[in-house]
Amino acid sequence: MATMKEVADLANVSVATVSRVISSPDSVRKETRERVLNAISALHYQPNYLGRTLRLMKTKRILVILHTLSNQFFSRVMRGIEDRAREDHYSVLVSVTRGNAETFRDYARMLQTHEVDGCIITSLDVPEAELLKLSQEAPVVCACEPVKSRRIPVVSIDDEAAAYETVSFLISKGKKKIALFGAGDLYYSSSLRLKGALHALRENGITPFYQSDEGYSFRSGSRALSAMLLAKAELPDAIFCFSDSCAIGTISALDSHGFKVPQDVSVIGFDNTAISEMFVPSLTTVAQPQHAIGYKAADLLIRQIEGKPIEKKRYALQHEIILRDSMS
Amino acid sequence: MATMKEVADLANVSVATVSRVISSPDSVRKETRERVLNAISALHYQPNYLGRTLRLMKTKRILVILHTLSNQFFSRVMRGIEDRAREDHYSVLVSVTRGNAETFRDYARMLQTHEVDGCIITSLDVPEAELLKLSQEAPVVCACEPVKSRRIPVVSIDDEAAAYETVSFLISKGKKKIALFGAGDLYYSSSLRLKGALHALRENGITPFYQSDEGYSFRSGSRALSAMLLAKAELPDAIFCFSDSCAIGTISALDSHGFKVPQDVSVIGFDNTAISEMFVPSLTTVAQPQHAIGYKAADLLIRQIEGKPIEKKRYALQHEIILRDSMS
DNA sequence: TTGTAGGCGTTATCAA
DNA sequence: TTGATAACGCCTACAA
Repeated sequence: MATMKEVADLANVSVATVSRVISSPDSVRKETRERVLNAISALHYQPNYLGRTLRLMKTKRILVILHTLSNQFFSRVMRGIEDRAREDHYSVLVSVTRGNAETFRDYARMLQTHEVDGCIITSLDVPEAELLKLSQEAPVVCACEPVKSRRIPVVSIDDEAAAYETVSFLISKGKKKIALFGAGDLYYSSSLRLKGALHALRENGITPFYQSDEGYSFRSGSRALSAMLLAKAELPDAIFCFSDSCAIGTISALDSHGFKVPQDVSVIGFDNTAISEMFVPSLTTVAQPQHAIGYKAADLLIRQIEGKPIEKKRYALQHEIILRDSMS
Repeated sequence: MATMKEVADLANVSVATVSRVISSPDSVRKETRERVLNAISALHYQPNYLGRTLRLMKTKRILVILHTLSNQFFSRVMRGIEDRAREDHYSVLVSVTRGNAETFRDYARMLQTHEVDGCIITSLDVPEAELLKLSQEAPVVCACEPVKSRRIPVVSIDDEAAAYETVSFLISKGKKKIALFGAGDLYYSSSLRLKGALHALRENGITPFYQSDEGYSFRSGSRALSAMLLAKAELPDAIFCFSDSCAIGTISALDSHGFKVPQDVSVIGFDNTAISEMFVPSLTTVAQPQHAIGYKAADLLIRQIEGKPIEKKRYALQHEIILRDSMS
C-alpha cells in the first residue's frame, strides 16, 4: 500500500496538498490536482483508514452486536440497518457474542476506542446498568429486545400489547383451551408477552390450559410439547408459541406424536421469520417489522452520532398478526 | 477515554513506562508498576486500538465476508472460525456484501489498511483475478465455495465427488427416475455437483429425469418443481436438490400440489443446515462439515498471518450422506 | 529500571 | 494556492 507521502513525492507536492485533493478537491489548482490524481492512480493509492481515524476520531462505521448468526430474525433487521446506514455512507460491521459478557465487552470497547462511531445492540449480555453507562459514553441503540431502563434508546415492538391482541383474537375465534409456550423471564420480551397473554385470558375468565418456560428455540418447542403431553390428557385448542422456532419445534414434535396441525390443534408463532412462510404447514404468527426495526435503530444511532436530537428514547413499532395454515 | 499520557502523569512516570507495564510488565520495577496499575484503574484506562494498530500494523482481528446473514449454513461455519480464532486470541468481525462488488471492495480495503490482519471470504463477489491479487497482498482464505484458481487458499468439500456418491447411492437404492435441481453455473459448486451427478447417472446408463437451474433458494425449489410438473406427466423417484433451502422449497411446493414426501417422491437436500433436522419431514441431505470448514479456514488464515507455512492451497473436507425422513 | 524521542498515516492550522 | 508542522495515541530503539 502506497502512502500519502509517496503520492506527494511522485506528484512533487506536499502531503497537505494530496490530502486536500482527497477531501476538498476544489481548494487546489486544477493543474496540481491532476498531477496528484495521476500519482494516486499510478500508485493505486488508497487512504489509510487508521491514520485518518486517529486524526478525526470518526470512522463512518457502525457495529452491530448479535447473540448469534443462526437467528433468521436478525437477517432482516440487518437489512434495515444497512439500508439506513448506506443513506449516509456508513458501513456496518457485525460481531457475535454467543451470550458471553466478556466477548460483548471486547466488542463494545471498539466504541470507546473510536474504531466505530456507534453501536446497535441486540444481544443483552451484560447487566443493564453497564449498558446504560455505555450508552452515556457513546452512541448506542438497543434493538429488537426491550430493555427496562427508560434512558437507553431502544427500538422494538410492544410485546405486551401484541400478545394481548393475539390471545384476544384466538378467543374471538372460539379457542378456549390455550397453551402458552414462552421463555419465562429469560428475556424481558418473554415476560411482557406472557403478561399480555395472561391479561387477555383473565379478561375472558379463562385460565391458561398449560404454560411452559422452556425458551425461544426449536428444541424448547419439542420439550414443552412433551412436557404438556405428559401433564395433560388432551390437546388444547391452540398453542401460542413466543417464537417461530419454538412453534416449528412444537409442530415437529406434534407430528412425531401423530397429531396434525391445524386439524388437531392450532399453533401460532411469533416473529414472522423467513421459516414461517416456508414451513409446512406455513405458520400463523405475530409479525415483527424486522426491516423497520433495523432501519429505525440505525436512524436513531446515526442521529446521535451526528449530534442531532432524538425525540424520545423508546420506539415501539407496529406488529401484525399474519394468518397462515397452522391455525384453523 | 483516558489516554496513556494521563495515566503517566497521574503515576508520575513517562508514557514509555506505562506502555511497558501493559506489554511487558516484568520489565518494570514492582513499585512503579503498582503505581501505574493504580493510575490505570483509577482512570479506567483502556489502550486505544487505533494508536496501537497504527504503530504495530497488527490488530488481532480477522474479517469474515459473507453474502448474507440469512443463510443458516454460515452460522455453523462462523462457530468454527470463532473457535479457532479464540485459541490465538483473535476476534472476528463479520461484513455482509449482498453480492455487491463495491461493498466487497469496501470491506476488503480493511485488509490493505491493516484494520484487520486477515480475511475469510465466503462471498465471491468480484472476479477471481481480483481475489487472487488480494490474496497475494494480504492473508486471505476462501471458504465454503470452491474457486477455480489453484493459487488461492480454499477450504470446502469435494462437490463433484459428493454429488457423484449421492446419485450412485440413490441408484443403488433402486431410484431410476432422478431429477436434479441445481443452480446452473451461478455457483462453481453447483456446476461441480451437476458434473458429479451426471457422471453417476451416465455410468449407470441413465439420463436425468429432469434438470433445473433455478438456484439454491427456497423459491428456486418451488419454481423448479412447478416447471417440472408442467413438463412431465409423472413424478420422478427422487429429486436431488443442490441445497437444503431448495429442497424444502420443493417439498413445500409438492405439498401444495397434494403430493407426499417420501411416499410419492423422495427429496434429497445438500448442506445439512439446521432446518434439515427441523423440517417435517426431516431432510435426507449431503452434510458439509460446516464447523470444520470454518475451523480449518481460520487455521489457515492465522498461519498465514503469523508467517507460518501452509502445506497446500486446497482443502477438501469430508462430506457425508445423512439419512432422514424425506427419502424412502 | 526508566525516560527521550521518532514515527506509524492522516488532517488541520497557520504562514508563506 | 500551497507547504511546513503539529497533533491523534501508541510502541520501541536508544540513551541515561
